[in-house]
Amino acid sequence: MARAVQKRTLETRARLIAAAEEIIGECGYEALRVEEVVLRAGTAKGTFFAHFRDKDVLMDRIIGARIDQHLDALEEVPVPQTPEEMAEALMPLCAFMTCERYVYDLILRYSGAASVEEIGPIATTFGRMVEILERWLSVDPPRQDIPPDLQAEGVHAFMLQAMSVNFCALHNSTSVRDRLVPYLRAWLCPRPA
Amino acid sequence: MARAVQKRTLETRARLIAAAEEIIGECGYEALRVEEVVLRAGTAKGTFFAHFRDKDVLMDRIIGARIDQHLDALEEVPVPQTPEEMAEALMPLCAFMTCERYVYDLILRYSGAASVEEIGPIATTFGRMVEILERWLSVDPPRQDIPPDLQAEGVHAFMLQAMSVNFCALHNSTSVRDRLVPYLRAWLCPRPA
DNA sequence: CCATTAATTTGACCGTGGTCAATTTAGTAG
DNA sequence: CTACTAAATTGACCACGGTCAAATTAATGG
Repeated sequence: MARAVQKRTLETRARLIAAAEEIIGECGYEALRVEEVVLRAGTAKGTFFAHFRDKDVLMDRIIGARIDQHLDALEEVPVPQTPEEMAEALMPLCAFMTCERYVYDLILRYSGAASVEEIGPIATTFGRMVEILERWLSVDPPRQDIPPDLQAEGVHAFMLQAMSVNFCALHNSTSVRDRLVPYLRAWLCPRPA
Repeated sequence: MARAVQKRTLETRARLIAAAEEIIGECGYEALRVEEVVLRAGTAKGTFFAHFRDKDVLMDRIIGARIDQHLDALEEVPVPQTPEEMAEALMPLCAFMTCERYVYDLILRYSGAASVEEIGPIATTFGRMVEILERWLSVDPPRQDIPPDLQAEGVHAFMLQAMSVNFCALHNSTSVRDRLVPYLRAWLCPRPA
């Protein structure tokens, strides 16, 4: 019969995660080495891969948790009424997501669920983020011609666009906020002839 | 004094690229191994890295060339008049970009210029693509309230959104085209109350 | 308490991208 | 033709993520 999860297992996993967070705090995400994690956690290398399919799965988990904290904060904030306010509210999250090139690339790679059975932490946060946006856009919908969920998906798309351009040396003179606001205005408040 | 580029150099580089294309044709992009490339090209491993800073630079070059071919085709096509026609025209390019998860991730990673001095092939094609979109949208601008270049950037953003979702197991039942059309309609033909 | 079995851990080993000092080859000057 | 120099090539070597058969540890039944 299936045996319960051992306390030892949870302790080992916690030590691995703690070691990883420590390294990230000291040297950043990109610099994290599995060898260094197991060294600090006092385990063998194989143990790491017994707990996490690969290095990226650990990163998915750690980064996903951070994004979730930002989303918790977003749910406390008053519902933004203008594109400017919306961009402003999203800034802390954008700042985290773009804190490192490595982090942003990993987020993009994991933002979609790889398979139905396996929806990772980051993919989950993206679903949650769109839900929050949809809730914002349902209170007093800026556009009547399209449903709030489509409006939310558009905001999502433009957020990514604004962040992506941030890493482009040709266009990184303006901030993410200053690029996002015109997008949101054009998307949420169109004034067609 | 600076000596001219040797013919030998160009031949070696051509052999490396030919070998790479051959492997890609047989096994796909993801399966490409540098060891296999140099084996087929008949050079040492170090030679590969004397010609390309890393494996990704070679991929950037090969994939960038393919994208450019698709853009050449786009310039021959009649200017699309509706979101449906635009989505339709963009489909071959989207299909190539999403032919492999590996390819799409690499494109995203290289779509912005890493530095002003070094604008890679893929980054160049992205600039070119937005130019083409802008030209399309300048002929008979669907929206009068925002400039054609902003309209083009939006199309770009929604293209990426539609392609990204394609890799998400939760939402890949519909085709890229069927996801792109509603985005483009909402972006280019808003009907606010 | 012991035997049995499942879960966990281990570390030697592998695949693959990437480095670099040493060697070979091609061009240049006298 | 020869000596000299810059460019190109080489392959042994390294870094690091990831594998797996064997060993160890913890739970279970008698």
